[in-house]
Amino acid sequence: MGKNKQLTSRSEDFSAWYNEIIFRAELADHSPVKGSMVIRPWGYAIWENMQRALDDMFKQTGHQNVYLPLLIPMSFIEKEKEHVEGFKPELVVVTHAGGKELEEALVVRPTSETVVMSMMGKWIQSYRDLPMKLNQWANVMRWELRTRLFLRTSEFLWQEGHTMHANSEEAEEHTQTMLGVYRCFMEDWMAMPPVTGLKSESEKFAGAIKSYSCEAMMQDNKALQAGTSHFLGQNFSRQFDVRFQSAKGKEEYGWNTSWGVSTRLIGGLIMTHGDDMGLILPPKIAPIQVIVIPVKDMENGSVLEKANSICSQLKSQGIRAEVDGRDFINPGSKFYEWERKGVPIRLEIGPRDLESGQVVLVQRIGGKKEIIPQAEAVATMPSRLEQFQDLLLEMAMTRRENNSHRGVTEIGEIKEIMEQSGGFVYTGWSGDPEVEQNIKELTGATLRCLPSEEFQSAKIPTDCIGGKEKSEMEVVWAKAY
RNA sequence: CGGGGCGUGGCGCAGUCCGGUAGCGCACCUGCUUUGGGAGCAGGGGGUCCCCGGUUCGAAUCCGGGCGCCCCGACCA
Repeated sequence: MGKNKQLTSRSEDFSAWYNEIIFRAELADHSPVKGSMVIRPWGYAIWENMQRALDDMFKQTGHQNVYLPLLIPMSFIEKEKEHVEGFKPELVVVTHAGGKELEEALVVRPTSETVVMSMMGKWIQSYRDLPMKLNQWANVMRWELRTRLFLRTSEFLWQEGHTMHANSEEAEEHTQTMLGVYRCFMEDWMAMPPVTGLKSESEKFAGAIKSYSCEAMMQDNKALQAGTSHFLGQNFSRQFDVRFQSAKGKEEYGWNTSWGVSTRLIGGLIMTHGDDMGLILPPKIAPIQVIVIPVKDMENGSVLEKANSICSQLKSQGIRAEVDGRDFINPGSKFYEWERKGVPIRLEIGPRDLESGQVVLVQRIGGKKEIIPQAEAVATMPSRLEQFQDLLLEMAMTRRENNSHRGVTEIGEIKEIMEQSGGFVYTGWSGDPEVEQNIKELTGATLRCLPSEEFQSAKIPTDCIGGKEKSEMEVVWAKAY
């Protein structure tokens, strides 16, 4: 039991713990190019499960997938004024190709609003073509000075949805719908319950009228912006001339939305559920839900045979189960390895169990060994996985609420909370950006969002946290990733 | 981009002050014994000591220059 085999604990150094988990659970690795990452099979399998669930949800809400190109003419990015200003510092620009300097520089997409708009302009003529609801799964690139695996890399994977609507109300409503989709996905699949809400002017997407976000609380009580949904109004359609003829025969500009979640969610997953042993995966997105480990399979292979048979019974119930039949490492090593990788449930089967028809079942949370009949283990597995999923959500929800401070009225109190435990602080706000800036400087916390109705406090302070004006709305403050 | 630290087998490090044939732990390979919480023994493979130049009989070590990475701050999903 060498000390070097253990992870740094979360309490000792949360950020070292995070980095180690990524390497030790074989989620990702650094690439030769600074700031980009290689996602390894275990990490990518998690992403694929997330993609599948999200993609289904997008299809159910009427979207179709497309693929837009990696390279965008510089002039496109420059068309929308705020959009350029927001993205300019992070652009990677291609100036040469085929051994020659290009006449017009190309930008490696930081996001695809501009291209999709230029295409929609071609495809849309009448209100009958609307709404047009597209999505793409792609990589994007935003040059970052300071990077962290999954949380902030120069290149990352995401999905970006782009929709065009015939009127403002419908587009706004769709922005909210997709925010809701994200929230459901995070709660139901990732067991990572966010607080949703509207972004302040200073925090919104470059080029948006309104941005909404999902803010999840990590175990160090910092906020992770885990998904965003934007109402873009007619900003882009005016610049890219996306017009349609209305039912009344009038020519109008379209109203559009965009929304995205990225591989950053995997970082969120780690920091939401991981413990000092390693990753803990919600069953719904775990690449392997049940790992079956044969123990003391020395003589005739009968233990392995039984393990395989139990595994295939689990599989026939739709459970993602695997047998770890490697004969060159000890069972103990396997236990640690699969725990590190976050597999929810482990079954151990040895000669004793062969005799008795039983099996040892261990859950990733709690870790207590249960000895139960094999048939029971198989039969109860689906409900055990469901319970595991529910437990994770409940734990995350409880943690979020326990570290939310409502009704705070003094900046000093925010500062104190940030210096000690951290967490989400709810206060009143007049809407004055100076107060926002001031609090950021004094406390290190940023304005995460104006919480959606159901996250709002029963009693909202009547005065702005800045102390001078009346409060116009409730806002959430937190240190953020 | 500002402040700090570090570059030595795959990974983590010692060696650098005080120059003398490159070492440890983990990992890896072979064999035997093991296997219900990170196995033991025996044998074995693997290093342009970040790069370039200089000093020296001799440089991982000293000097000069360059490059890269990490951490902390300002900007960001």
